[in-house]
Amino acid sequence: MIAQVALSGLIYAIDRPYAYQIPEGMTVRPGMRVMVPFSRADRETEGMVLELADELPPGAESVKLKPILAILDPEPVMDALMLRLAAFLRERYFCTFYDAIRVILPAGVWLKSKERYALGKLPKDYEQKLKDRPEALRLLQAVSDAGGALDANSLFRLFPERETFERELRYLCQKRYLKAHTELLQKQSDKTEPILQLAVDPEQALDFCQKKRRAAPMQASVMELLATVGEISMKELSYFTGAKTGTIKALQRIGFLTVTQQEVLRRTQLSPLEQAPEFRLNEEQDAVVRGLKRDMGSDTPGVALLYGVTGSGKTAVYIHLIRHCLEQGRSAMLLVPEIALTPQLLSLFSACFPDQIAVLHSSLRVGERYDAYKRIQRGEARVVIGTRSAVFAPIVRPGLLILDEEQEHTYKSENSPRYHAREVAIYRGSREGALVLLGSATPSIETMYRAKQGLYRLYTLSSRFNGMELPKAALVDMRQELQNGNQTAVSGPLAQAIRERMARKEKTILLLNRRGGNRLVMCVDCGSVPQCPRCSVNLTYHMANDRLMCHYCGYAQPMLQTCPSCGGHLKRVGVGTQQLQFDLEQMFPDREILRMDADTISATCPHEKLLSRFAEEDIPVLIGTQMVAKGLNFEDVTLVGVVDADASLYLDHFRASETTFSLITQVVGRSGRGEKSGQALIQTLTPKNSVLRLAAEQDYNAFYESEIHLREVRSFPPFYDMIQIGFVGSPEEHVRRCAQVFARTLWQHLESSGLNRQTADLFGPAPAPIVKINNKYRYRLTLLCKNSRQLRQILSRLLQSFAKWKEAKSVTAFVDVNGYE
DNA sequence: AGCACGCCGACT
DNA sequence: GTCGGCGTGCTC
Repeated sequence: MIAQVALSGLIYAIDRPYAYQIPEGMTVRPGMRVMVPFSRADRETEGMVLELADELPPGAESVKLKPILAILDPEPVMDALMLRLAAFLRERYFCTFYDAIRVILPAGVWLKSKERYALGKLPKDYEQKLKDRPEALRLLQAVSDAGGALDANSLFRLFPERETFERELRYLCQKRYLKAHTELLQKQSDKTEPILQLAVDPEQALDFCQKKRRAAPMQASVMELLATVGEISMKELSYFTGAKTGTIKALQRIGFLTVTQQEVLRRTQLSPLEQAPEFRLNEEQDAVVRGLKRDMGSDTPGVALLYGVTGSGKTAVYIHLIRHCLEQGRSAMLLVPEIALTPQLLSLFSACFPDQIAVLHSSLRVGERYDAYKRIQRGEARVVIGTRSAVFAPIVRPGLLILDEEQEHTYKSENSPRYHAREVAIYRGSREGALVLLGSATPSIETMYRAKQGLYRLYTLSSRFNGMELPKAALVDMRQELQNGNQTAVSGPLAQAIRERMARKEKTILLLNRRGGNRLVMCVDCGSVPQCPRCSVNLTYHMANDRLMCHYCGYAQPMLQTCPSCGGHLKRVGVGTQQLQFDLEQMFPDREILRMDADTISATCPHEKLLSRFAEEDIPVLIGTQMVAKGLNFEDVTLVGVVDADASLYLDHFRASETTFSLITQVVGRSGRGEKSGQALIQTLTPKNSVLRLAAEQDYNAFYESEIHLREVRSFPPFYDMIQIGFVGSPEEHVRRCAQVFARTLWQHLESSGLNRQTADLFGPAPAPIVKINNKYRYRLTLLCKNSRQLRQILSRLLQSFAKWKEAKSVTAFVDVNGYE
């Protein structure tokens, strides 16, 4: 018998099934992982059995098959459907089998490999032979001291100069003085975070600061911070002070602080509502539910779009459909863009479907995730709620796959495999006979187009469930404000409206689609902006720690006092959430202004804490990044402000309008969810812009009509697919050259397969929006063309041969279809 | 001769 | 991606 095996650790160019002989007496089934010898040195490699065959595959008749060495799973970890899904991902997103398998299986099933070194044949005179290699001798000594075998981690703990000893280790293995062996262990699942605690009195700590201010300034500033806060996570500490582990170790050694490992907080403790609310459907909702139930009953249920204005009760429809699905003995899946933003939804669902819910998202601990996975696989949890990767959950007999807010970018993966959860859901739906339901108040242009074409069935909810009117939204002209001499980020009308809410004890949400404080630092004399030394981006000023930081690679340096190129004065420009908070605090000195963005959220202060403070305490204003736009329901919020609507509108991407329209619509919908009606103010420098006007009027249909027209004129999706081929590497000239040659070769292939400039358009090579990240340069080609099987074949072959080009040695290529970057 | 280093190419 | 093979060129 022969097994076709997908191997781990392969590059795309040589990724294909490899045939192995199954030794006598070994029982292997597809979906099991195995160890096999691979390549000239027969190194032990992990693989997944894809299928079994009696005969050698064509083309492999002449080779002598190597045997499978060992079986890693007593039972298959993937069934036939999952293996087929992996093949789909590979074909569709240009990744390797193992990349696909890794995204399908939960982290808990992976095995951790541990390299062990055992003494081999040592000749009598080995000490003489190694007399010029003292490090090698020390390594051998260490291994024999440990009883003849030692694992790599322990070795490197003994010899911290990693590079030297790695080389010596290689040398010893080559000489057969040592034998390397990989050991497989079940992956550990505890995820903890180091927390630093003050181990002395605060006075003692401050005293230490005084004395060491000169000699050890970093230690002093760490102690100063700890003296005030008592304990802090390592992550936060290094953010505020820039301290490295060396400093911490030193302080730990002299007994001034202790480090403990604390478990990272569970993000998704389900706290069900006391009582499951009974959703009585209105006439419109009832008609939609009846239609969708009929669709679910079909053998080929296909895809449906539920287009429902904000507050029209899409959730009620979901709940009725999921209940129906369970009654039919099938399971259901609900995907959401971001789990942290849906605590209310989770409480609701866990009350409606007690003990049936499994939650899957990326910040679950490995063990938790694995447990949820098992509950789903065994059919114990029949309602799965999760983010993007939950689309791979092993649900039993799925009847309904829902993507809520289907237009959200978070459904698209930006790493290989660069899949879109919507596409995967549609694939699974058609294979497993489940209805795919896409829900949104502002559907993506592609989805609405397909619905209008009849490819998806379209269901509409046009009235707000509680009969409330949509909030009134108005644009505020910020040019006028500038002329009036207003330098702050808050316009007169917005300030006035906030003041009115404060007087009425109502609340305000402000959206600012940016992070950080005063964003840029610019020299007033020469106009230059300090840049990251590793990436081609401007450094961002962070007010909280007074440092300049790079958002791409994490580089940080203390704030500069003078311009590095001319010695001139540096000035901070642009507005971020921190600056906005500052401005508002100046404006309303006696009131608290709450800020929610990536910087104020941490393990010790999660989303939920901030949100419940805003809901329960007397805090009149919440400001935040796009997080505040989505899914929050606070009854007494009657005003929403979009501080800088232009920030996302003029991005260099064909989806900029769609994204901005959707964001504004969502945040406007946060206003007036309770008894009182809401208002929204949208600040912009371009009040004539039609996207903003239509967003203010909440007129999706008009926006769709104008946008679909533009898409058609420009051959953008949904009319053509936008396929980007990215090249990353260095030196820059190499990368550009690779892209050029690739483009030329691609055109030849396109033309010889009958595609011409009418049906395919190729642009570039162009530098990516950020040319340099971490000292690697990025160029890309953009192909506008139908994403057909034939096209994918051409691209796949070209990518495989590309890896063999000489000039491509230091360059890697990847393909992204209809991406968001 | 002995070996470090870099490039090539194969991988069932 | 990884490793062995093989050439080059340097040192004892």
